Formats: sequence, C-alpha cells, structure tokens
Amino acid sequence: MPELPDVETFRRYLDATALHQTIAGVEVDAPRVVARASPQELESFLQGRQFAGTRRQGKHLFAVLDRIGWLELHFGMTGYLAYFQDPGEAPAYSHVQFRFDNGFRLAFVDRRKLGHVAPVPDPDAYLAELGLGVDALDPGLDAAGFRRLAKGRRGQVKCWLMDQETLAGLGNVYSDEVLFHAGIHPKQPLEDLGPEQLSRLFRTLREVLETAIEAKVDPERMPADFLLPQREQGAGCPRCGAELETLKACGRTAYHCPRCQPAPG
DNA sequence: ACATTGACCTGAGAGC
DNA sequence: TGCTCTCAGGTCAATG
Repeated sequence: MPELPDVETFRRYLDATALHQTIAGVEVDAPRVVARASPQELESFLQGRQFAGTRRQGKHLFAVLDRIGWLELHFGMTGYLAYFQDPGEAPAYSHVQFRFDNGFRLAFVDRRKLGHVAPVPDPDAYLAELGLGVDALDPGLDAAGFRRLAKGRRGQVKCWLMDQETLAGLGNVYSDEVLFHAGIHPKQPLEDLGPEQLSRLFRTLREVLETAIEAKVDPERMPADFLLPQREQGAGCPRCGAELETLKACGRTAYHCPRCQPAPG
C-alpha cells in the first residue's frame, strides 16, 4: 500500500495531529520494527523531544526533531499511522506507540512488520546511505530532468519507474496507474521511448500522483478513469471496457489494459 | 546493467 | 467448519 501518495497522506496526518507535543515515552511491542537501535535507545532518543515538522522523500517519512535529528518512518507493505487518546483505541498491530504528555498517542501500525521506525541522528549521512533518487514530486524536477534520468538506461519501463534510486516514490500500484494513463505497456523497453513520450510520461506521472493525494488515496474518491480501484481479477478497463490483464514484471503483478496499452514490438 | 527468485512477516481468501 | 495453498501495494541479498 504505502507508495508516495500514501506516505504523503500519512505525513499530512502526522502534521495535523502530532506536532509540537512533548514525547513522554515510547512503547514497543515488536522490537524488529525498530531499526538501527534497541527499543530502549529509541525511547531515550525521543523522550522529552517534540516532532517539529515532517519531510518526505519517496516512500520514506521523516519527523524532524529539534536539533537531535530525525525519526524515520518506513511503512513496508502494511504500515500506517493512528492518533488517538484512549490506549484501548489502539488498532491491532500497533507495534510502536509514541506517548505524548497531553495524553494522546501516535501509533505506528504494521501488520506484516515489514516496515520500520528508526532514529536518524545524522540526516545527511543517512540520506546519502539510503541512496534514494529524487522525489517524484520534487518541484526541482522537470521533464528535461526526467529525460536525463532515463538516459543510458535500458530494460522495462515499469521496472525503471519503480527503481527507488532513480526516482523515489513509485511502487507496483502507481507505476501501473501511471503507465495506464500514459497508454504505455509495462514491458515497453525504456530505450524505445522518444523524448516526447518521456515528457508526456512525466506529466502523466505528476498528474496521477497529485490526483491520488487529493483523493487522500481513497479509491472511492478517485476519478472514474483510475485503474487502481479495478485491481482485481476479471475487472474491466475503466476507459474502454476491455478485460484487464496481468503479467509479471520485475517480479511483481502488473495490471494493464491490452487495448489501451498495446504490447511493444 | 538488468531480471528473477526467495526471504523477511502475517493475514485474507480460495479451493477442497 | 477446518485445513492447506497462494498471494499481497516493499526491500534486500543472492544468483543467472
């Protein structure tokens, strides 16, 4: 689930709920979800501090802590955030809970435990270590920059879109969505796309991500021509009605419309 | 460089 | 109903 639009939605949720409150304690019920530190180290890193703001790069969310660095939140496949007051309201799988001195809590919920939270005392060094590419919504990225990213690269366009070291933020679902709206087959060789097609792909990508964020990643609020709500066996193309097909690309299941996204070659 | 596979975890849904 | 199998929106390491 958590790709760029989802994580951006979590970021706004954190901003709207949990900023500027002193952290009284941290409760961890699944130590494997805490990375780069023990639960005790995480608590001492955070105790007495406040989340002063947030940043996001690709699928990584960072809560900025005054002076001492950041807290990283990565959501794996099933992670999300929940803010509540009564401990009894904690959703199942609330593996890490940040307890604030106003009595509220922010939970990092992650059923499959493939995500993590981690203290980041040195943000610059950590970002360098992550090696993430430019955020897909970075205002400094334009069509020309996007074309430069593709230069000299080969392989299937879907795999390239999902490569976090090139462009950060797209996963299986949104790479499919973008290619669907661009009318490009997932296995289209990147090297066969001309400059105009790449520029159009870039504009489509931006539009899709922004639209998903506006819809708060709720499939019900997405435009009628979105593929995402149709991700199930036997569903029809929201544009032409043809039966959607799946294929394997980069080891993932890719949904596409055989009519709107003709096979290359 | 690029692609595929299995592992990491755990639950949901299908099929028997 | 209960069991077993397959699959799931993310990464990472190992292997062609």
